[in-house]
Amino acid sequence: MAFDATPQNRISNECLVCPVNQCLGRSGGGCSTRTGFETLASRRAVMPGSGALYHVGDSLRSLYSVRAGCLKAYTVDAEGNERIRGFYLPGDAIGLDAIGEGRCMSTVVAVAPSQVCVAPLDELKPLMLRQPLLATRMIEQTSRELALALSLSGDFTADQRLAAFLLYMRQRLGGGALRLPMSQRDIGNYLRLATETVCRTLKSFGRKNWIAPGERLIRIIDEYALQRLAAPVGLLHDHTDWAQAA
Amino acid sequence: MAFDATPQNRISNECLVCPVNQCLGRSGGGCSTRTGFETLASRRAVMPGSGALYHVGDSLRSLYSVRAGCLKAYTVDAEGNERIRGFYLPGDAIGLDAIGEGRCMSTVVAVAPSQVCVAPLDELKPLMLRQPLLATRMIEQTSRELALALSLSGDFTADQRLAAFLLYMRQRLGGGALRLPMSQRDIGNYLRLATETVCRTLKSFGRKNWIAPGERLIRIIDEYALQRLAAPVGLLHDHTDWAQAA
DNA sequence: CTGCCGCATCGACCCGGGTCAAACGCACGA
DNA sequence: TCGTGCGTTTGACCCGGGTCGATGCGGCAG
Repeated sequence: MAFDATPQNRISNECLVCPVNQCLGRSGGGCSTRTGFETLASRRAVMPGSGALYHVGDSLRSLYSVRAGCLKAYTVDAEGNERIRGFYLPGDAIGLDAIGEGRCMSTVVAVAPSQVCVAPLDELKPLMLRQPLLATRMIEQTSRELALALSLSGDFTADQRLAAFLLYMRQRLGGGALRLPMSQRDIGNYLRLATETVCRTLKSFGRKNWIAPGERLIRIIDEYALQRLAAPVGLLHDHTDWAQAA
Repeated sequence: MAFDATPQNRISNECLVCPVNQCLGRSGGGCSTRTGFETLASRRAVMPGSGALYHVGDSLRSLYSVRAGCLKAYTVDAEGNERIRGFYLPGDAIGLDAIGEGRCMSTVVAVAPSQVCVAPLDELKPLMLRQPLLATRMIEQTSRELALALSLSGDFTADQRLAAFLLYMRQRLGGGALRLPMSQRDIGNYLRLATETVCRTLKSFGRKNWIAPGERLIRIIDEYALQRLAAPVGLLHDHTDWAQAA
């Protein structure tokens, strides 16, 4: 189970729970490199089909940081329907939305072979008190996640949602061709579209020559057309670093 | 411009930027009571129709905490359509979703006569470094806002959305009869429903004898029916305090 | 009082996208 | 090699709720 560093399955150099590592730049060696965080963050592999990182309703024990792969957070309503609340990509922190309530708001499983760093709250909390930078980064992450959720919560057409999603994934995953880690079913569930609609819309994009679709491997041809369509969603912005501005 | 402390227009005892005040319990006197925060948080009145607290795209200068009234955050798309991203009620912090980007993600105006505390970032940031509790509370607030946005981002029917909204507003505003601070137009915009649909649905609730609707003054009769309807949205949870669990 | 304006209300119509059913393609294990 | 199963694709149908237009209803200024 080795991970190569291709754009489609890269190992993130950014790790919320390894802020020192982050600040020092890419050491490449992982979380525990003479920073004093050795006991804090341990590595863990998560596979699709194997168990969940945590379940909805669990009391929050740890925060996680994605280093490779892709995970999804979902809830199950009374009728048994799954509802995907978000995807986590390399660099994302997992569990932030649980901090307000103290309980996990969703179940998190991998949709692709993934690696995460685990930061037990028992150790994270006292560390936060000594390391204000960590707290700042956590607020930033939560804030970004909030902005993302707010953007996608609008009532946009299937076209707009999907265009915004493709551009977002491309920005996050980088590289030329876009290999989506999750199924169209999951995409539709996340974007509140039927699987059929996702499929039809992708086909329609292809017919307009905006993308060249394989099933999960998508090459974006006319990025500008997608951007024009997705503009109302307002998902993409430049990154500024709040902590460094301080 | 005096504020009475009725449930419909109460002054919140909780203030994000006055954490010491919050921890000591209700001192009632406002933000600046011998806590060392006198210079940090100043009070400010905001009225509907008068200017905005901040505009979308502004660089973030201050965080705000609502003490009374109601404000809304909105963006305007290319076609000039307003899109309400959230309401802020007493106890809420304003500006958290801007921290990730460093720029305001929305324009914020009052929809009812309101009072806010203003916490300039210049003073808030260094304070965060000395006051870890403040950082923790900010994460909690952001996290709660995130959970709210995620809950409402599902694809629910008009019935479900409105029921969840009524119950949420009632929980937040407290008291017996519910006086909604915002117009039905704003509610519809926020919930992604046409104004007509909001109106029709409220009427339908009234016909089923679940609520007794005046235009903005609503008495909830059959709370259980609403809860049953709104259950899938999963908006209401008990509050646990992450900081105190540490 | 009267006109105006913004909000709420009501009815008629229509469309985007959900639902259902069926077929297809591919990966994987026996 | 053949199933078996999951994900994708396609077509036909339908409905919740958006849209449009008109009317009602205070609140406020002149």
